[in-house]
Amino acid sequence: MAITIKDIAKLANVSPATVSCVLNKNKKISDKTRLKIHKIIEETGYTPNFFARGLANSKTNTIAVITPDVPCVLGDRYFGEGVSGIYETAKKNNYKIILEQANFEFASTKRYLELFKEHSIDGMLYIGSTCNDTYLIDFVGRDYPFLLVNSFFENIDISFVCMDNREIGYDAAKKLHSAGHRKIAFIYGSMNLPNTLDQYLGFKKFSDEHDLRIPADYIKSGGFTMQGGYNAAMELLECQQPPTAVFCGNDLMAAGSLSAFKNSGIKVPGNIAVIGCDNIKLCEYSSPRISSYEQNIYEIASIACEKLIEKIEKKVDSGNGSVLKIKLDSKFIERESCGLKNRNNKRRYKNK
Amino acid sequence: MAITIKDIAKLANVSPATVSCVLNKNKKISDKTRLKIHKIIEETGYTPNFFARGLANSKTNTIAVITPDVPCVLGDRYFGEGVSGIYETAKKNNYKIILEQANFEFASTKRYLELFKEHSIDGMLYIGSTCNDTYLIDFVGRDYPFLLVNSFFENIDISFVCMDNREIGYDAAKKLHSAGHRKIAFIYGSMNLPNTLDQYLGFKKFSDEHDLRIPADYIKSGGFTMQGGYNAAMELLECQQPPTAVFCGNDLMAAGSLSAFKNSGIKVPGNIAVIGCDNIKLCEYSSPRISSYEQNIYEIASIACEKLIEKIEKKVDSGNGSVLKIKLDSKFIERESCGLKNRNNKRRYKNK
DNA sequence: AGCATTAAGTAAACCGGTTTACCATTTTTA
DNA sequence: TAAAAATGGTAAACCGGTTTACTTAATGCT
Repeated sequence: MAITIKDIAKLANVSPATVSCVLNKNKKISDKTRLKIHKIIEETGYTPNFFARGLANSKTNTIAVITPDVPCVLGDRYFGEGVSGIYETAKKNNYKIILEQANFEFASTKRYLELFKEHSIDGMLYIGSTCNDTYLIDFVGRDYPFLLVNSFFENIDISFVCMDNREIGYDAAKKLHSAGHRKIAFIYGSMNLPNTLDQYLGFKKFSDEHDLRIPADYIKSGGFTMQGGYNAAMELLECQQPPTAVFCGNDLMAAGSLSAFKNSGIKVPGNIAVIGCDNIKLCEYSSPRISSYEQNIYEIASIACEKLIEKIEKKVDSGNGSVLKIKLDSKFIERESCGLKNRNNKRRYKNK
Repeated sequence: MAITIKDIAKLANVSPATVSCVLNKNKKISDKTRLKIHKIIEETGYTPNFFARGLANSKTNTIAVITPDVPCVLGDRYFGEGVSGIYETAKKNNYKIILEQANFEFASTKRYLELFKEHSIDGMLYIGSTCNDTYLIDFVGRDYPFLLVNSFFENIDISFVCMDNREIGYDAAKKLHSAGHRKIAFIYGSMNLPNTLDQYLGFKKFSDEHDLRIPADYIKSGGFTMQGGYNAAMELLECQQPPTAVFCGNDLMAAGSLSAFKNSGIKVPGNIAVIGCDNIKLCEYSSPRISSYEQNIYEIASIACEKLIEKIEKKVDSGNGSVLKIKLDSKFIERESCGLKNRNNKRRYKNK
């Protein structure tokens, strides 16, 4: 049987209370007794029982990290880096993390609430939520420490830390417009994601403001994959009036469109300008190198984790207005693919 | 205050014991009472306290996953996929996982033992251990369920599930030898890793058996990186008698050596044959495509997790001889880089 | 009918800590 | 020197479940 606090107490000729006080540095215990107890703990290799402690304390120092239910989710760079950002920030602040998949059972049994109710966690972070995950509305009104990582809900009051993708969409259109482009296409990832939707809304806002009248067939789905980007780009080339610029919702699709254009003998940025998003390593290696918006999920996740811990520890006011909505600005990394640098744009106006 | 089992008992006019029996499907409770209790639980949203349960049960259903202490560890494909393999297998078997970094504190405070002693976990998996982590010798003799994932110790009796890298090293040399090569080099990752060492030992075993007399400067360090592979390959070319074939400890180094050879005007596989290891996606995309040995860390980790759970649940005998040493065979994926397919190897014998 | 089972439920001990309220000394203060 | 305060320590309640041994009532068997 494992060794308990009572055993230590007996060996030291003191009460369990005294041992507990020594362990938790709580109270005035004489150096003599303290050292004696420490020595005995050392010798016996005693470690306080995790559950007994948790039961008595009701603080868990544990954060649940919810990930989407896809195979090998951490093998995906995005989630791997995101979870690492949380993991490492949590550790720094003396928190553990446990992982949970947001699978059907998770939603249907309301496991996300149970985890709080059973007191096994102090807080929860959700990375990779989609527009469909409306069951999360259950969190509204309850003041469980909960935060979305790089996602959000438009009409539901749930805290989040997220890149400002509307701004990105707006800025991409603006940059291309100011380079002389008037026919600008958008290859998006998945309208199921609030961030994609946001990119679209920003993109649309700019084009509406400047009366660009983007035709419907300039808006293509690319499914976040290289192949999807390739296909979408091919379709764009078959429009009656092909675009002279395209903004892609992520860099993989941008890379895919690049090969589509290359295969079709179309020069980038000469004939078509391309801007991607995420600023992954590939942007540096591709030819031409891809201009992109930085989205460092590791950092976003770190910030989210910090904010969550602030919430848990009530450093932030936890009144009714404690819903935290943080949108982070992205940085534009300019490279060749968008042709902003050398503006010999005459050719572009040909098919105007 | 949170709602407890006593509240439920009171509301249902039964004892807490009865509620507990219903919850755990333990005993004969009449349908009538059972349904009544279920209804009340439903209405009140009661969830049993995690710590109280843990304290009473002493089963945690939690596995600790230890990762190296490097920044953004899960952003690394290897660890991301590995942890996912564990995570998903654990989930299937109704286990949680918690993450722990193997940092200085972890080793110096013997946290790896504490976690067991404090009963917060049932088992532990360590992914990414190196030859330096000899403190793990503490596990020898204790029968804590502990397993190394794709690593091992040569002289310490610790359970592991690992790719058989000695076999890989041996087989790579053999394949290149049987294609006619006699001057075979080895670019290794890091001799700090048992797997690298194993590759080397296998490689050496074959070359010794066949009296190849590999000179010392055919064995180069590449640090697992593309750049490292590039540099090592460049150095190989400057040997008095450059090799006609090279086995690389991973595919990144193989890719690096490929560019080194291309830049030096040396044809692969025409002038030099190359074999990599890990069979990452890049192997398919590079030119020439890289022959490689499959190392699916997701699967290795899954198997390790299953074995660990068997250990925990004593499905495996846990006598004194319960140390589990599993070496998995790898599959060779043949592509162009090693030139086995078309054996017009005459040129190679020129500088013999 | 009479005895043996079985069914349904419970009291109380237990898991292993933390914490509060209190006691007995010793030291300080006025 | 008496009263007040500080020091060092402890008994016992408590956290919220699970489980064992036991009671009582109902049912089965011959």
